[in-house]
Amino acid sequence: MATAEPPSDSPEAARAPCPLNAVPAPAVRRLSLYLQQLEGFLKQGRQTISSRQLGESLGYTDAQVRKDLAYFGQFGHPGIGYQVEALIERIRSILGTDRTWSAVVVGAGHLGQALFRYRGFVAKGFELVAIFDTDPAKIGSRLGDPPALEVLSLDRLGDVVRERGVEIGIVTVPAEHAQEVTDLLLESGVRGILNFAPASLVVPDGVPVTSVALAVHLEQLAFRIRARRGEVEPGG
Amino acid sequence: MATAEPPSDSPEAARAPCPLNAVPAPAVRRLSLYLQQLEGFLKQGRQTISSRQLGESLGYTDAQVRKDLAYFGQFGHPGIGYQVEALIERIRSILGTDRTWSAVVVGAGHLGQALFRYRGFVAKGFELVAIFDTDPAKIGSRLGDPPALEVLSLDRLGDVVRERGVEIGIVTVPAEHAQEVTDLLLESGVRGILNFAPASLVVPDGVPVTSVALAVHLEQLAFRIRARRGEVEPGG
DNA sequence: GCTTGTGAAACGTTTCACAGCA
DNA sequence: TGCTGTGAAACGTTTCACAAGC
Repeated sequence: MATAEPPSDSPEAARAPCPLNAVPAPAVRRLSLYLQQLEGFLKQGRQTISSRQLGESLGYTDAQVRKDLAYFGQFGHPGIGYQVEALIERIRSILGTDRTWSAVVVGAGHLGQALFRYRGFVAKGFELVAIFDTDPAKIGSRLGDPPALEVLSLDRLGDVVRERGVEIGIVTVPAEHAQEVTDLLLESGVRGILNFAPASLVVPDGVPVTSVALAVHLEQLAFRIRARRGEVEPGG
Repeated sequence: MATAEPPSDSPEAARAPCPLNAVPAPAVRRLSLYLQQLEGFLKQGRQTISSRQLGESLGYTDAQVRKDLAYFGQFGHPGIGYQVEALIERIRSILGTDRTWSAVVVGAGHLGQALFRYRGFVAKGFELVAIFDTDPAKIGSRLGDPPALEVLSLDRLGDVVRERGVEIGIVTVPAEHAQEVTDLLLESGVRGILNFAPASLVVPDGVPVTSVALAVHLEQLAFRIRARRGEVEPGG
């Protein structure tokens, strides 16, 4: 098992504060949310922002914000706060979205098509370069009014992934096919999986997988609504 | 602020193990995943399952599974494990999805339409009863081939929520309108929000909100792919 | 043999509190 | 005064380890 090890000769950085692997996952998740908020603040014309203001806008403490950012270096100014624009660039560079990532969608059902046609990804650094299906009725049909990209046969997945350097695969097939599609994506050279199927995927050790089970989110809501009302679960 | 308090006269249950509020959020999230796996095991004809087997299928330890379930009572059998069908029913009853919850979708863009037409929610106990938009070009158009439900004007939101007892609102509008739509949903009587807009929502204390920012998930993947490669973040 | 349920230990994350700086 | 960055304390979650039961 090859363990990732950071290069010891960082070219221009004297202070690499800590290896990416040592950063807690919750902190990385919040980093994305900070970025989202900062982009909003920038639109409003804000030039600087304090950890307290940024935290409050998301329901976190100021200390939380500072700790999270400190994992990656120190780019705040005591007495002033953080420069909004510079912090945005720094977070993008930390997340790796200062360049464009290519992704493919497998499964041209309603959800797959909706994701494929969603405009918001490009601004965030993601380009959905192709959508695949196995249904002959869908293959060849064109999606999206101006771009008119064609639904491709799954047979062509490997070619597209290699030719376009695709690193992310988005799975929007029914649960019973999610595993085989995942295997195919990883064989084709994809490095990480975003899974919308209500299924748990088995992947080689260390391969990043994120599952977005929509029903799970609704169940969490239902539970919390009931909990708030004080509805206690009695023994059945 | 009214704090939820459990009724002291649980009708047929002598042992209500612990108030719902005291259960850690991560445990509740896993409960949904256990349910998902158990439904799969049931389809395969499994009658009983051990905490180890259930945990392994999701990448958790056996102790984790037992601890999570123990928050809600004891329904396993030493030496045997858990009865799959009974455990499914128990988890549904804990999550509250042993009955149907009504939800509405606000925002009839690609994502909103895709969610609205997604068949999988009904089996999980959720019925999407209406979809709303403010765009006159969309209002009145019919979605879905057999059911042909109409996109309604947002003006009618309050009526529908009251008439159909809707408890969950799903927000799929652009970020700049997410807050006003949320306010409107809560005024109409909705109890919890599932938010797909890339924005942080402000709601009264205690109102359950779950945000599913798709770009955030992609950013997490990008970070983890880079971290795995050992690409360290140098000082900019 | 196998399994559950659970107190206690280990671990990780968040919050506190304050030195240092503008 | 206001703010950052950070060690230390507080808190919450996960894992361990084992008694009890099938």
